[in-house]
Amino acid sequence: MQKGSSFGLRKGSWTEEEDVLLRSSVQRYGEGEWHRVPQRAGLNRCRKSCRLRWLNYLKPNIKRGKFQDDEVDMIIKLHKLLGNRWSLIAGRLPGRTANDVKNYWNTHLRKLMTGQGKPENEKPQDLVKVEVIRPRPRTISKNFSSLGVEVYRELNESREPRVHDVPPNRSPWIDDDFELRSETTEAWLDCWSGLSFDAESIWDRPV
DNA sequence: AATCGTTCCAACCGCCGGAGC
DNA sequence: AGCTCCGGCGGTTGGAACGAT
Repeated sequence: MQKGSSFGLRKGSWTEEEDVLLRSSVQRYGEGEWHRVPQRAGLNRCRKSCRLRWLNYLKPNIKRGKFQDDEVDMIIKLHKLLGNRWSLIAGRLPGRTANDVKNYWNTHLRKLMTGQGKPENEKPQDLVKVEVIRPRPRTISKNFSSLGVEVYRELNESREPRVHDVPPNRSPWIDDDFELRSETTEAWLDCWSGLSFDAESIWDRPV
């Protein structure tokens, strides 16, 4: 997928040589400071391109190849719950990237789940209507820990639990980023009860 | 073997929120 | 308050690979 370059920066497919340079740079300096990476690595690429290449392809432990049945099941269930929050879904699939999940959904599951090509009476009826609130924080705020407890306390004092109810002392990821509301509590509970993994374990995502 | 249509997926793009000034 | 920079996200693109005819 070779494309032209703008302002002298290379675009398109990465070469093996570029991969080696990027990998060694990240191994030496660590992840982050992506604006410095092109210079450090001696790459004629923009910071975004470097970051994407690392996260989607070069990062260790990335799982490649066909999605297993349990992974597909997880994607379907989590998509039902989260919508197109690919990074969150990928966070529950070890070794899979958000790009992988998104691509898999778009090529394999979207038509399936939206019932395209099926008779009306065979279209899925059990999709939970989820309101995904945007925008959402992507970094953890400094005063997060107290905020999370406050939110939890507030929610527990209300009569109607919401999807983003959060137990205290859970990970910032779920506290800060899990901004969803389902139509009803029942829909939310149905969603979790249908999952094939221990729903409680989702709170233990490493930060 | 050649052509055409479809699928796959790596990479780009535009946008957003947070942080710092 | 407003601006800029940065990291990060989801949507989209388009070339490669594959299958059907």
